[in-house]
Amino acid sequence: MRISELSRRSGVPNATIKFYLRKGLLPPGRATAATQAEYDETHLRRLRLIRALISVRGLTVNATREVLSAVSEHEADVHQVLGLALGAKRVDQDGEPDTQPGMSDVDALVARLGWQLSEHTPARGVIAETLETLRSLGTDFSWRALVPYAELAQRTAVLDLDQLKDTDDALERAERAVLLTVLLEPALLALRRMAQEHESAVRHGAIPGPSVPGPGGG
Amino acid sequence: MRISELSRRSGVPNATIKFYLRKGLLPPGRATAATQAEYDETHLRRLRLIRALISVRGLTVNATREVLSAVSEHEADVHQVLGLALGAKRVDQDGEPDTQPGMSDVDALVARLGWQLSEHTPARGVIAETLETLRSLGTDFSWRALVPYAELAQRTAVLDLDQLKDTDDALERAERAVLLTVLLEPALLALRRMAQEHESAVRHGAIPGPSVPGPGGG
DNA sequence: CATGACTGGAGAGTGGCAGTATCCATACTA
DNA sequence: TAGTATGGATACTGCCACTCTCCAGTCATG
Repeated sequence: MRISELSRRSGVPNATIKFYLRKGLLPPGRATAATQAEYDETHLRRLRLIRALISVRGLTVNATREVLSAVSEHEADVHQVLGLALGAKRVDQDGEPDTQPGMSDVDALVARLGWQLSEHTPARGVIAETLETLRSLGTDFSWRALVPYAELAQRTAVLDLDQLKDTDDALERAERAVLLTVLLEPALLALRRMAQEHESAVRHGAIPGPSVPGPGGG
Repeated sequence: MRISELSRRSGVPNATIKFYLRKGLLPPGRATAATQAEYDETHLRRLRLIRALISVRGLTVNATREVLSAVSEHEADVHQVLGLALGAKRVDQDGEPDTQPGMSDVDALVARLGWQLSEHTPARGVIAETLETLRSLGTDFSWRALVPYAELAQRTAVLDLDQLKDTDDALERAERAVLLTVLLEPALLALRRMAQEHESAVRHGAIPGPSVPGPGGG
């Protein structure tokens, strides 16, 4: 398949495909001549994934490339892929991330939860920054308030990994991990907002209904 | 307080404050003359909130304005504020949102959960879009798979609303709702990623540890 | 009243980024 | 051999979050 067919089948304009090739989002096709290359189904699938990450999730091109290169390089180690820089957070160039204010709170939180994480997971910085911002805004929100949220996040992670169980192929598994981790993020936040609206209405007395389904937690 | 002091106390450049005033993010000060206005502590607090929403959460200026105007207009009705267009999703101009593909799945999901929501909550569209994207990518992910996620989201919402219980002042309450809803979003996603990494390591056999804390769910 | 610093407001300019358009030498295709 | 398509490079567009510049009006001081 050449670039025009790739464009036709994906709905992505020719020029945009070239742009993604240039940016390293899409691996180059198998060159058959100086100005000719052959693309296959994996390119098509990759291209659709790129569009989803960029337009649905709203990732930047750079963040998308990092995610995808992680998928390609660590196909087998899904648990390595999952902790990646998926938030498109800007980095504070060459500064020790450990010196970031609020990071000790994150360490305390992680220790309390008993989580074993790689030291340089960018997610740590995100949490530190959030806590610091909340503090600067004058709230009394501390890392302890995050503990119950973290336990719910852990159950969410259990659901996530359960979704991966029935996939054997390494590449497919890694791609599915990305889909479930990254693409589901806006949906999960939307679910939270809807649940807030419902729960708020319930507490307001307007609507009868159980506050929390299932056992425990409440 | 005049604009320079506002700038000094918030750390936001003079020109940027003017920009926010022009864009309607920051309400104008009390005019004392044709070229003179007086700002107070609420402006300072609002300004810090704006910076947090834009730089920490990554909202666009327009999305931030919508959130803030909602806070101002519905100070008392927190449950109205919570369901808002916080995701900075682009809208498909003048199209009936009900005609969006996948929306019937969202209706089924909401019905299954027993949630009572306003009809035009933008969160519905986000979920529909996500489901549609996952379908177009060839996964077998249906709305039923979202049910357990939604139940966890509901517990998260319970935590969120609990955080608001001890606040009486309407404006403070609405602002706190925004903080917890919007500003916490990146942190919650980060918690999920960290939990995924931990859970994946546990399942991989590398680390001993309980899969899920607390009762139920597992 | 004169002078200079400051103010609010408006328009233009900047830099970054995603995507698009144009060229060009080359390569298939009729 | 003429016409179309390709890959690659470069330049351009449009959007957006600022940021700069200018201006008349205002205030503080002498």
